[in-house]
Amino acid sequence: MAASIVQVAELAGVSIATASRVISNANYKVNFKTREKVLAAAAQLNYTPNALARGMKTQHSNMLGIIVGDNSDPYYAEIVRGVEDVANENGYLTIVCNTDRQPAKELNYLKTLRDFRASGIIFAGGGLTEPGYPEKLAEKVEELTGEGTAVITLSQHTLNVPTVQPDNFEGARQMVRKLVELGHHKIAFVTGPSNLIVANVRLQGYMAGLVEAGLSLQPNLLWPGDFSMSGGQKAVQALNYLPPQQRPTAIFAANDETAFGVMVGLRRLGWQVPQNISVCGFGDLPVAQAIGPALTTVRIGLRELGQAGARKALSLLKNETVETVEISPVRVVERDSTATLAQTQSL
Amino acid sequence: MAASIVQVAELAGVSIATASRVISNANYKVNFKTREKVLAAAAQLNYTPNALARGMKTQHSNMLGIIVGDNSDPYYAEIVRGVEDVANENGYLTIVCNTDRQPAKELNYLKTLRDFRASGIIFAGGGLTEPGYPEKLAEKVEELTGEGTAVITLSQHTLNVPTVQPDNFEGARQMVRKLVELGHHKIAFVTGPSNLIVANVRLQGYMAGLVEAGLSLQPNLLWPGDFSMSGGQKAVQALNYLPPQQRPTAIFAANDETAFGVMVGLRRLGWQVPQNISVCGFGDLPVAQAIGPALTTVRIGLRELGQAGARKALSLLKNETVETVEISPVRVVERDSTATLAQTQSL
DNA sequence: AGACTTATAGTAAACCTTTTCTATTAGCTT
DNA sequence: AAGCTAATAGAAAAGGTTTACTATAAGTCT
Repeated sequence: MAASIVQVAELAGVSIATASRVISNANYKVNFKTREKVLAAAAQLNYTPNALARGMKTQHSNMLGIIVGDNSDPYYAEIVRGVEDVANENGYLTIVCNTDRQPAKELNYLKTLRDFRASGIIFAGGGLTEPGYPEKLAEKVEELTGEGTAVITLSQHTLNVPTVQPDNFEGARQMVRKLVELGHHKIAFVTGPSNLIVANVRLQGYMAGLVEAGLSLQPNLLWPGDFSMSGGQKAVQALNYLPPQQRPTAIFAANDETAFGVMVGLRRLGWQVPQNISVCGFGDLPVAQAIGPALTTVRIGLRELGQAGARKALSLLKNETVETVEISPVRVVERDSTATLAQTQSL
Repeated sequence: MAASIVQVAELAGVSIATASRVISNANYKVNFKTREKVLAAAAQLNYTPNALARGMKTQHSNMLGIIVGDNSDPYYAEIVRGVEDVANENGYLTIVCNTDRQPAKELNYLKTLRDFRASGIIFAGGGLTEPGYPEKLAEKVEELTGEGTAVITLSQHTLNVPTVQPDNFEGARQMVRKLVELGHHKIAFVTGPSNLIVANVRLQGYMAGLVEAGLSLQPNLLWPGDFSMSGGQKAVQALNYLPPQQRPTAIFAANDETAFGVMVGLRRLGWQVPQNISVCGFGDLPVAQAIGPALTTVRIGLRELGQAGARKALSLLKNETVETVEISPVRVVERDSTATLAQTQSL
C-alpha cells in the first residue's frame, strides 16, 4: 500500500540505487540536483523506507527486547522507561516482554525475539532458578549471541553475559551499617524469594553488615518473604511469636514492596513506625516517598539503570569493547520510617 | 548467521517451497515422510523463520505499537500490560512508545511505527490538544489507516477511529447490586454533570440496578452533583431535609471525587462511615485506597481495557467488523466504606 | 591527442520468505 | 490402453531494500 523506493525512483527518473543512496546512504555522493529530485519524489509519495526490508538486508532489525517480570510493577516500569529513552534516541524500537517469572514465557519470548532478529535483548530481572532452567536458558542465549544478538542483564543473573547491575550487596550492607549507626542491634530481615539471585545477594549484604558490626545472625530474625506486599504483611506476624526481649527494633525488608507490606502488618498489630519500630526497604520506588511515613530505603537509579543497559547493548552492537560487569552505585536514603534506638519504644 | 529455509531445504533434500510449506503453511498437504525430513532438518539447524522476511512477504509485521504518555505512570503501565497480554498470546510484539505528551515525540513515533509497518497502533491517553495538532495527527493517522494499519483509541480522543472505553453502565449497575446484596434498599445517587455522557451512562446503570432489584426510583434520593468534592459535600445536605424513614442507608457517588466530598460532608454532619451509612464511588483513583475508610468503588480495569484494545486492533486486522465504540469491563471493589444494612445504625 | 582521474549513475545480486503456477507420478475409470 | 484425477513436489516470481560492481561522461595531465 505504501510507496516503495521503486516508485520513488521512477517518479524522480533515476535508478533505484540512486534513490536508495539519497534516502539512506549518507556518505555516497550524489549530484545535488539529482538528490533534490529524489527527495521531492519521496515527499510527494509520502515515502518512508520499509524497516522490515531494510532490516532483512542489513541483518539489523533495530529492535531492543526488554525482558521483565511484569511491566506494571513499578520497579520494572522504571527500567523499561530508561531503555525506551535510549532506544528511541537511537531509532530503535523497544519491545516489552513480560514473563511473570515463568520459564515457559521467558523462553517463548526468546524465540519470538529471535524470529524477529531483535538486535538486542536486555534481561531486567534476576534469573529464574528452577532446576535445569539456567542451563537451558544459557544454551538459548548462546545461540543468540552466536548469531550476533547483543544480550545483557541488569542484575545478578544466572546468565554469563555483560551486565550492568545495582550494587545489591553493598546497598544491603550499608543499610545495616546505617541501622547500626542509629543504635539498632536487633535487626530483622525479610527475605525475597529464595530462588532469586538478587534476593540472595541482598541477604548476603545484610549478613556481611551484621558481621562487620560484630553482631551475630539470629535465625529467628530472618523472616521469609517473597518480594510482595502480602509477603511483608505475613512476615511481621513473627513478632507475635517472639518473646519481647528477642523482638527486633528494626526491620529491613529485601525490597520496597515488602517494606510496604511490613508497615501495613505493623499497623494492624498496633505498632507505630518509627515510634515503636524502624522499617526500611530496598529499591526506592517512586511511591516510597509518597507514603506515610516516607520510607527509608536503598535507592537504585532504575531509570538510569535501564538507560545504561540500553547503551551497553548498543555499544555491543557497534562491536565496541565493553566492561563485562558494570556496577551502578546505590545509596541509602534516610527518610521517616527509621529512628534511633534511643527514640524507639518497643512494644 | 541463523539458518535460512534454503539450508533447511537443502539438508532435507527437498525444494524450498516444500520446506516452507511444512514450516508455515498448515493446510497444504505434504507427504508424511517428507514433512518428517523437513522437520528434522529444521530442528537440527535450529531453524526459526525470519519474521522480517515473512513480514515483508505477507505485508504483516505482527507488531502492535502502544502510545502512552509515560509507561512508568501506573495508569499507562496497566494498559500496556493488558495490550502485551493479548499481543503475546497472538504472536504479536508490543512496542512501547512514550510521548511525554509532546506532539513532536508522538509524531516521531508514528513515523517510526510506519517505517516498521506496525500492524496496529493503540493510543492509550487522551488526545493532545495543542492548536492545529489534532488535525495534523488525524492526517497522519488517515495515511496509516489507508495503508492498512489498525488504529484505535482507549479513551475519548480527538481521533475518529474505533475505540474501547470502560463500561460505565455495567459498573454502576453492579455497584447497586452489591449494595442490595448488603441489604440496602434505600440507595441515594449523587449524579455527575448532566451534560457529560459518562455521567449519564452511570446514572442509567444506577437506575437499571434498582429496577433489577425490584426497587423503585425515589426522586428524592437522586441528588445532583458535578463530579467535584464540593459537589458531593453539598449533595449530602439533602439528609437534613429528609424525614428519617426516607433517609438512605447508602450513598452511591457518580465518581470517586464526589464520594470523597460525600464523606467529608457526612463527617461534618456527624455521620460515621460505614457505621451509620455506607458510601461508594466510581473510578478507583489511587487515593481511594489510601484514605480512611478505604473507599468501596468501581474499578476501571485498565489491564482489561488494554486487552480489549489489543483484541479490537487484531479484529480490525482480520477485517472483522468491529463496533466503533466498545466497552471494557469494570468491577466493584469492596473496601471499608460500605457495610451490611444489619451493621448500619442510621441516625 | 591519448591516457588517466573523478564524479556520478546504473545493473544486478542478495537478504529470506511465501505462493502461484507448473510438473510428475501413481492410481483409477471406462 | 487411453484418459482422467489426486497427491505431491518443484520452479520461479515477488516483496523492498542495500551495495559491490560496472559504466559513462567530463575534466585533467603529459
